[in-house]
Amino acid sequence: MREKPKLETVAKAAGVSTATASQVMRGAGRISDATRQKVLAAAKKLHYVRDGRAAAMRSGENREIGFAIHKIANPFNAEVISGTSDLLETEGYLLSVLDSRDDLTRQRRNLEAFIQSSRGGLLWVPAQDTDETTYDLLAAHGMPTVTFLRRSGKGRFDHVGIENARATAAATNFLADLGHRNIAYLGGVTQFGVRTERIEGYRTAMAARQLGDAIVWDTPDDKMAGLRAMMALHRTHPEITAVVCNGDMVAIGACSAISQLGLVPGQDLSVIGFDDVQDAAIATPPLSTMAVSPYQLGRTLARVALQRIREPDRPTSTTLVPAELVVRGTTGKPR
Amino acid sequence: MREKPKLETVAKAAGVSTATASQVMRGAGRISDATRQKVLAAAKKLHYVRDGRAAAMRSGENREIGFAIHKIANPFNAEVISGTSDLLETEGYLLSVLDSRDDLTRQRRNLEAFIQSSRGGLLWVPAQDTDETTYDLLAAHGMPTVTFLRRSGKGRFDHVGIENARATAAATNFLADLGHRNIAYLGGVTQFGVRTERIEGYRTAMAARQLGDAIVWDTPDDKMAGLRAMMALHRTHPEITAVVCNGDMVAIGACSAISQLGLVPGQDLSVIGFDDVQDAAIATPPLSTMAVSPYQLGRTLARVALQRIREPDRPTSTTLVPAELVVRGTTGKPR
DNA sequence: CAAGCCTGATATATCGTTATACCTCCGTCA
DNA sequence: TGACGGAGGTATAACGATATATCAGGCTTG
Repeated sequence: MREKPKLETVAKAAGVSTATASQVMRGAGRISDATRQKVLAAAKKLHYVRDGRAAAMRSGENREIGFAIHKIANPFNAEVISGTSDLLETEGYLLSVLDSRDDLTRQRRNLEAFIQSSRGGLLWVPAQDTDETTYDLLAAHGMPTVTFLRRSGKGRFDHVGIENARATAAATNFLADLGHRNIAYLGGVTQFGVRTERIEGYRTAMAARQLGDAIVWDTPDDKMAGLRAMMALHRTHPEITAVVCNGDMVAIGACSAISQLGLVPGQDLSVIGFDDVQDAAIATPPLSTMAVSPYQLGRTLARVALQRIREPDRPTSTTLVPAELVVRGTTGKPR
Repeated sequence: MREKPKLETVAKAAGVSTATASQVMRGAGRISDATRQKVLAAAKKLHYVRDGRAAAMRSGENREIGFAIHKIANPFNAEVISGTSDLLETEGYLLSVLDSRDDLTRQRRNLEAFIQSSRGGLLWVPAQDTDETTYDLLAAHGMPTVTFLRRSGKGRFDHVGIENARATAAATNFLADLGHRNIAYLGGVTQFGVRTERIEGYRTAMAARQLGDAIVWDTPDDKMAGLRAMMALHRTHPEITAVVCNGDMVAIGACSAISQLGLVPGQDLSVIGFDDVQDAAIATPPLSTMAVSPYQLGRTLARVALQRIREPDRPTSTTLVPAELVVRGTTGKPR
């Protein structure tokens, strides 16, 4: 197999200069139709593809965008990624995903490699306990960055997130309206605004309605953890009749726990999730939840990123998307 | 904010040539300790990071590897990605994921951009109905490529997959040993070896044991589809007492259907999944399944890719990983 | 008919590194 | 003492594309 053809090869074959060939390849400049055809034909025959790296290096353009996320495996995240890449693709960008799995070492390595490769922009859900120096790193290199869901970095970056407090307040009020008084909050991890804001909404509602004591129970965001947490919560606080969860995975896990305890979700214990992942509607019983459209969220994220890339000097923005109560089978009047 | 420092800036600050600075930065060549320290100090003070693109362009090295996959959202895939990136990271590579969502246009776009960016290697689960020209594209550019799960490309690429036929045969035999005679096969999409091989194992076992007719029912690989398919299957073939599924997602969906029909999975209808995703153990009832360790599979994939990158001329290899029966709550004797 | 002006194409420098060859000391050894 | 060799550094040409300035002609235009 012969060597990879370069622009020079193509130019020679077409009998023109590399400058001309270059212009033809990217459809720029003033080139006659005849020459254009010649070059294109030669390129096709030689199976030429331009070296994006070299091009990007010279022109400074870069149409690759990275999405550094804390957990690819989370279905909500996967949906977001779909939305983001759909929009970016129509604008001619390529999205590649880096998974940190909430591990700081891994995140650091990913981001450093990312900066070295001089990509066009970064969408970023910071890992838990991300150090301020990591934010500095990105800021220092002028990387167009949008943080997502988890907010930090002293307002140096654009941010896209969810109206968390309002949503959990709505969820809590809904349960209160059904007659529940002992409502707990289940799930979430420390440090980030997501949990803080959601708990704040919950507490505010609990206080405003003069319900029982606010009870917050931490747990990571997956089904297994949710299951265990619900078990423990029920054991220590048997008076609780309803639970607002930090995410659908936790909520579904909690429902499994309730079933395993011989109780019925929605009758003996009400559960509200957050996100409305695809599984939520299919779960047995189907999960009541605060729905945000991850796909739309992903598109919003992409839109913000494009703005930043196109106008690097615009002031940083914050976009918060509302969540909406979807009532399914896991909520009901208390016994 | 001043311009991004380049090697030249660092070299000047340290009072050496760029050649020397370059050698220091990548720890190569013969440099005295004194000079080394000077350069490192200068680099640190200026917050220098080397431009990976330029370096890769000159040296030809490339430590970025892509994983083009048909569906990020599938938890099995997410686990595989974890395994792959863990191993690659320890070898100093960076893994970025491209999601084609089984869409040919999207896949083509991804792969073309990928080739342009001259990455170091590609791990690839081809999208459904992938055209032979797409395989040609990769082969023509000499991109080190390993296909995963779905096999094709006329043996031009290394391949890592699963011992599908043997596994489904084992599953079918297990159900037969329990006393089932009317066993159906549920799920899978056309074209690829995965489904063909699995069905072959099922058919072989059915024939060998002289059981009822082999019944194969197609459906995409997600819970919702599995639910609907099981509903339809039960309506048209009420005699069936056990189902071998093409994947855990389908199996879990099928169990939901069984529950919704007022029946009990494992008692009225037995179900065996494939993959053993994390959800399988948590599902209610917990799912019996053919377990492959996606994490280990991911590591194997990484290992094969590294071999290919290091010895580009070695003959192509095929690695098949066995699956193992895990009995949980969704299988039992027929009524 | 000279001056000006498009149109189509080209020569050349440049992006930020690294590979290669070469150079200068200085010590060693016959 | 002169040849040799290794250690430490440097000059320079790549890598493969694009930006920029420039050029050769043909066509207007006063």
